[in-house]
Amino acid sequence: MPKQEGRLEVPEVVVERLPLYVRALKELAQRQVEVVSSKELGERLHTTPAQIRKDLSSFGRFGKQGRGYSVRTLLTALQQILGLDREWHVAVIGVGRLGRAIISYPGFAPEGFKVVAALDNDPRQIGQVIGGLMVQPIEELPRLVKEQDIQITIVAVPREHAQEVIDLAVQAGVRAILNYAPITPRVPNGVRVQNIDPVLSLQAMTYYLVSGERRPLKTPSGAR
Amino acid sequence: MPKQEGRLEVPEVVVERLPLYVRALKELAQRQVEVVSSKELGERLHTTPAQIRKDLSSFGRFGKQGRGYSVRTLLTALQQILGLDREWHVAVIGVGRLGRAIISYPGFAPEGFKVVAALDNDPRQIGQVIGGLMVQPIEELPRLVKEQDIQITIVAVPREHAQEVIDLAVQAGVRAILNYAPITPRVPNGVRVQNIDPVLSLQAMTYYLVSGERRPLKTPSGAR
DNA sequence: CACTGTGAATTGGTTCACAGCC
DNA sequence: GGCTGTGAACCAATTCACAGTG
Repeated sequence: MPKQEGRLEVPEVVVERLPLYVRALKELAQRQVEVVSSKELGERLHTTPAQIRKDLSSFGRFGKQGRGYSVRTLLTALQQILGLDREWHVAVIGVGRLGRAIISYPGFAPEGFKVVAALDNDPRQIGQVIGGLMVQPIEELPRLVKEQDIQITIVAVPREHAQEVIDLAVQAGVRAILNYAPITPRVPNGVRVQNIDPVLSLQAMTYYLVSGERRPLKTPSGAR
Repeated sequence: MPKQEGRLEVPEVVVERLPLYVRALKELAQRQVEVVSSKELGERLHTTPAQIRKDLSSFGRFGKQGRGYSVRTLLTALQQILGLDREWHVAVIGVGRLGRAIISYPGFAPEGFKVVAALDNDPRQIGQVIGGLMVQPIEELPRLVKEQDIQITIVAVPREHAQEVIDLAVQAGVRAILNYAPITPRVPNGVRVQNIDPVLSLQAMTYYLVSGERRPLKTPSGAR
């Protein structure tokens, strides 16, 4: 049985590593470094040179033999591949402490992620201004998505409301969701979800803490 | 060459899934569900029954043929395996907006993660009380780790300071670090790191958004 | 009879090793 | 000479399929 249709299916693990490369390359660019080898990049990211070369080879031939990769060229290429050469409009749903921290986080804008809307369902929050945005009722989501050209939603509501909020976002046409609520959301095909749950991360580490009590462990750096 | 020493090396991917099972089981337990099959659990978590059975089989035989798994029994077993049957003491370093949101996050305590210390290097922050904790200067970390029996550190400082703060934590004897700063930290063997960087998560999703413009995609739910 | 637990089969991902090139 | 790009070899993870069992 053939794979699904003719396109160069790049494995998801590879796609998830590309942003890491971008981050490292940006740092190098800022330090005026012009060329980097897969070996050097690998050392920075605690991965192997072969892995990096393999990953990149799924998208093209960016390097120069005997020399390495031009930082600028590779960076530009990866940004284009990842769609980072444009601005993305983001809505944040839920303006509790976490939502507020997200809205005010200065790390999004320089990467092209612009928070253009803040929503909540709590009447006491609605109308407040956070990070220059007036908090809107959740019912406004479909309109905002359309008018503000929102492609990404960040969900920072309590667990009980997360699935319904995600359903609404999907309904409104959003196809990428960054979910901070501790659930495994159900979404239709074609919608991407990334979940961030610090409790899960902690719980995976405690496994090694307790088993490390028995014997020492090596140090695989929990991805990313 | 043998693997490293005689123990039942459980792959890291498996360990990272266990907390997901715990989360789902807790929810079932709360709803008074007594028995669950790998099929049902798989549906909740968007994974296959075989995967769940395989994962669990690395740790023991928890199920009953023809019936499934006792929710309570399996939950207890997994909690013990992950070391969740005790209380873990956590220090939060960095009390900016994110650090404050973390300290006040009500999701940690019920899972046995108790934030017992808050630290910062900004003199204006030191002495303030956040979530019942007085903010201490970073220099106090070694003392606090010892006196408060801290095993885990959450790093929520700006990028520029993250590596040094992590070095200090390691120096102080911490062997598990949850890092929110956008860096790939360098840590010695035996120290676990989990990184949380929403920008990386967003960047992985935009890849699919732009490639999806060309043709529709299936929906693998970005892990967890 | 409906499920688990698990070897075997398969699929997927990583690493090796080297030809080719700058 | 030093590095990339890439098939081939290897290793890891997932899925299959079925024997075993409450």
